[in-house]
This record gives sequence, structure tokens and C-alpha cells, in this order.
Amino acid sequence: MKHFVELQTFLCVAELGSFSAAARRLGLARSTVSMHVQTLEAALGMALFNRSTRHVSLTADGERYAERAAVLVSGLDDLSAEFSRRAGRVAGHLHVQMTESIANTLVLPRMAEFLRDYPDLALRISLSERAPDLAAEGIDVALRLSAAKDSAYRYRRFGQVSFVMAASPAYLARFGTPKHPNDLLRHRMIDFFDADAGKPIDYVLVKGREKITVAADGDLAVDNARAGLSCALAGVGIYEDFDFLLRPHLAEGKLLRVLPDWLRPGPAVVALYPGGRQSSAPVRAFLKFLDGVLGPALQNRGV
Amino acid sequence: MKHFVELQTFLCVAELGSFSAAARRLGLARSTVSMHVQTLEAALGMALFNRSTRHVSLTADGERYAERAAVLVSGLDDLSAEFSRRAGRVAGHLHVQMTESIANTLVLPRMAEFLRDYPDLALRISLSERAPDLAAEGIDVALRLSAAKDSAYRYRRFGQVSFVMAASPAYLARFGTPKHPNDLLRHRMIDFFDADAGKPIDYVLVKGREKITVAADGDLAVDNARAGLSCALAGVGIYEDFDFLLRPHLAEGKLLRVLPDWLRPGPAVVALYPGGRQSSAPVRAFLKFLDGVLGPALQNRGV
DNA sequence: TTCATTGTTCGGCTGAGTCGAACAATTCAA
DNA sequence: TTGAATTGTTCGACTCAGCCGAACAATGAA
Repeated sequence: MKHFVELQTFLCVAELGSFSAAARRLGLARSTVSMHVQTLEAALGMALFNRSTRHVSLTADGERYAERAAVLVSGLDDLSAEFSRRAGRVAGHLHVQMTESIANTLVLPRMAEFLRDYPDLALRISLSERAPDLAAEGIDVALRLSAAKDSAYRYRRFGQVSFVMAASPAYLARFGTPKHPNDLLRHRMIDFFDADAGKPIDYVLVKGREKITVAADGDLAVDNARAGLSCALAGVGIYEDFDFLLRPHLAEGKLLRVLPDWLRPGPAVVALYPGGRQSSAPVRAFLKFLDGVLGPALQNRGV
Repeated sequence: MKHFVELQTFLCVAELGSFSAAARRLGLARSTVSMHVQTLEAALGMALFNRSTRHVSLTADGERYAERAAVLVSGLDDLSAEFSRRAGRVAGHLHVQMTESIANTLVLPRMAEFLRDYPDLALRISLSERAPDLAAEGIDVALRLSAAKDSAYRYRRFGQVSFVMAASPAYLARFGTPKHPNDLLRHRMIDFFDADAGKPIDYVLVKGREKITVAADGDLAVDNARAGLSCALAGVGIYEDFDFLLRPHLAEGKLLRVLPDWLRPGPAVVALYPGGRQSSAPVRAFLKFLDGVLGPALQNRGV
């Protein structure tokens, strides 16, 4: 399909029944309009207009050609107009991915607000711990903790989580409340070990410029946050995890915070999204929503 | 619908899944392909591809856009291909116009050959004495006697008709056969008068360089060829008309030619057709057919 | 690691496509 | 009938939209 410009000119002439009028509407010189039509006629190998110097009328061929071409061209016009119009709207499909813990504690509880604001948006939420290949899986936004920086994606940092320690009131009543990190050595710690590393993770506690490392002895260790939490709630010992995970239980009084002045800085909450020049409106809207949700929930927002 | 070239490039990239491959197929530089896609994305205000530097995949938006645009673009391709293909073929519609006398005597008797040669052609034949406005009435070819030259149309001259004189055998047996134009004064002439002029037309007879004019007395005059012919066949008198009109009756012996050495040169048979740069294949075919039909039938072909 | 390939950016260049004037033909108004 | 205005066409000259090609960073294969 060469000669598309010529085709448009032809259709304009056909509609207006005049080369001059078409030239005016299209903002072209009459000579250009004349040339366009001639080029198209030469390409098709048939006359499209009967020109009698003063009056122009479509050939039988030209009439049929114009009729069918007009449908297709206006179809293209409509298509582009439709997509341009929709470009700014928050509608269509949005596929987001995040870890289960983030979803359950930070995002899903307030997701209703987002859905209410954008009723035309079909939302799909994938929960998975592993880092996704956004392009391959068709994911628009992935929310993760401290994602490895990947230049193929753009990312937005919402703030940093912290590790906090807590234990059940019953445990503390029985074994006492630690006043200083060193006291932890005398407590039953619910350690966490990474399935890959195999070795329990030591405790690092920070207070201002002070930084104390307490070795995890591994007497009791879990590789799953839910398991650790259950133990802590059951009064087995002192458990450290992300603040946002423990917060509900702290609020309900089922757990009490231990060493509240000390904390370990955790990873940042980061949203990854495709790195094109322009993000889609749904993506922009979702990132804005996350700002509103995660901003208050996370300490140490930044950069 | 600006950005049609860009759209084509986009569709090619979408189909091949690669900017480089599209560039090769389209014969463009990779940079051009990249630019085209970017331009289109900017125009639509949305990303069409997820580019991960090594792998390219369509956005959800891009997929829908490509799907719908591909239909329309290939529709245009097919349309143009169809018309180009048909351009050379003698098919479609052909609207010809001619006078009744030419039609009945010269053209229609052999029209079957033309229709047999071009079975895909829908032919429409208008019979009318008046000169048509080809463009206004959608007539492709008009066959006329000595048409006034009109620069808006192209015309082809097929040859010249002559006036000949004839009478029935019965008339000649009773009143004798003229040997010289001057003898006509003593005969019953079936004069012809033009409805406009009102006055019977004098007889002009030519034989080599000799030219004799015989006045029409108007004792018996008709303004209609059929009426004149009927009179002649009925033995009323001597009648002059176009050779091709009288020829069948001469051949059957119902009329005998009078003064066979003398004749009056008549008008040329001319085909008018729209003056565009290129005539349609049906028009060309019909003109060629007329050549074959009128060439032998007319004397004094020329110019 | 090296090597080939991908998509992108940028500067320079050129020819495709535009304009405008001149022209012939025609219509409209006077 | 005459003149003015308008139509579609031709042609020459110009210019800038669009292309290329080189350089670059990122990536995957060997």
C-alpha cells in the first residue's frame, strides 16, 4: 500500500467533487492535488475521474474504489482516534505482581479504594515470591522488596521497611523483657534461616550510630515468616520480622515490641515497571495509588 | 490519519517481533524503524512495545491496535491489488450510446461477437439521436455521425458514409431508370426535410470532379428515415439515404440503386469517449471492436 | 572473557514532494 | 459579446522531511 497520501487526497476530491475545494480543505496547492490523483490513477491503471475542465465526476471504477476505500480509511481514522482518546484514560487491563506478604498486609486491605476510583479497569493480581520477567509474563507493575536493580525496568522506591522484634505478653511475663541487645543472648530467639544460605541470620540492631550484632544460635529456626509468627504468638520466644508484618498483632496487643529503640533497617519497597518512554495511564494511576498507601505505612521514605 | 507509513512499519515489527528483521524486510535502516515506532507511540500516547533491549513484545494496547489495524491495512492492500489487477481486464460495466439507425444496421447485428469475446463485461446500450453529455450521463462511448468537435472528448473517426439513391423495382419498371442526375427532375423524389430547417434538402451528386445539384421540390417529403424507406419500398418514388441504411434492401433486391456512379459524400462515423489520460480497458476493447465492424462497412475510411 | 547482535541517538545529506506562476478552457455576470 | 473569475493542468525551482550510517550501550551466545 504505497500511495496512501494520494488515496486520502483522492477521497477528499471525490467527496467534494472538486480539485480546488479539496486543495483548500487539505491545505495543498491545486497542482499537488492534481498530481496526487494522477499518481493514483497511474498506479491503479485506470481513470478515477471524468474531468471536463469545469466539472469533475467519478468514473464507475472511481465510484466503487472510493466507496470501499473510504470505509477502510475512516476505519483507520476511527481506530487511531479511539486509541488516542483512550490513551489518557485509566481503563483496560492492569496486571500487577507482588509478594504475598506485601499484598496481604499493605496493599490488598486498601485495594477497594483503587478499584472504586477506576471502575473501567480490569485488575489482575499475581502473588509470587520470585522476581518476574515483566515483559515475558505481561506484568505491568511488580511490587517487591529491594529488587535487584535492572536497567531494563524503571523502578520507584516507596520507602524502607524495618525489622522489629516482638514477643507475646505471656512470654515476656515469664522470661522478662530485654532492656539491651545483649540481653537477647539469654532469651529464646526464633531465628530465621534462608533456605538457600542454610545458616540462621544474625541479628543486627541499630540505634542512632550504635550498631550491635547478636549471633543467632539456631536453637529454634524457621524458614518461613508465617511459621515464625505463629511461634511468637504462641509464646515460644522473641521473633524479628518486617514491621508491617508484626504491626497488626502489636496493635491488637497479641505481641509486644521488644527493644523498641532498636531496629534493623530493612530493604526498600520498590515498584518495577516496563521502561518504555511512556507508561500507560493505568500504570501511572496504580503507582500513584501505591504512593498514597505505602507512604504513610513505611518509615524512612526516600529517594 | 497521518502516520500511515509508521503504522505499516509498526505492523511489520509486530509481525516479525523484531526491529532489525522489520528493517531488513522493509529495506529501511534500523534507526528509521525505531523512529517510526516511536512516532506512532507518541501520536497515540501509549506504548505499543515492551522493549527489553534484546527482546521485543507487544503491549496489551499494542496487541489490540495491531490486530485491528492489520485488518484495515490489508483491506487497503487487497483493494488496490484487486483494482490494479482488474485495470487491464475487459470487465465491469460499459455504457455506450448511439443513434438508432447506426445501432440497428451497423453495430447490433454483430454485437454478439463482442459479448462473446468479453463475457465479464456488462454492456448497456442507450439509443438516442441527441448528442449526449458523456460525463453527466456516465456514457463511456458515444457513436455518432459527424459529431461536432468538442475538445473535452477524444474522438475516433471510423470512416465516411455516403448517400445513395434507390427505388423499388416496381417503380423503376413503371417510370424508367434515370441515367443522369438531371433525369431526377422528371421523377417522383421522396425528399427529406430537417425538422429544424423546415425546408427539403436539395440533392447533391458527385462523380469524380463533376458535381450537380438538383433542387428538391418538396412534393413529397419526410422528416424521418423510416418513413422515407417505407415509401421507397412501397414504390412511391426515388429515395436517398445513407448507404448503410439502404444496403440490406439493395442486397435483397427490394430496392435497386439509382445512378450508381453518383453519390453524395456523407458525414463521418465518429466515436466520442472521455478525454482522460487513459481509457478503460472496456472502452479500448469496444473501440477495437468498432474498428473491425465499421472498417469494412464504411467507404472512404480515413484520418 | 570475546564476539555478534539488538534497539537507540544523532548529525549530515539528498531527492521526493511541494509550491507558485503561467496556461487553456470554461462559467457567470454585466 | 465581453470581461472577470475560476477550474484543472503543466512545468521549473526550491526546501526540508526523512533517510542513512556511524557510534553507543546492553545483551546473549560461545
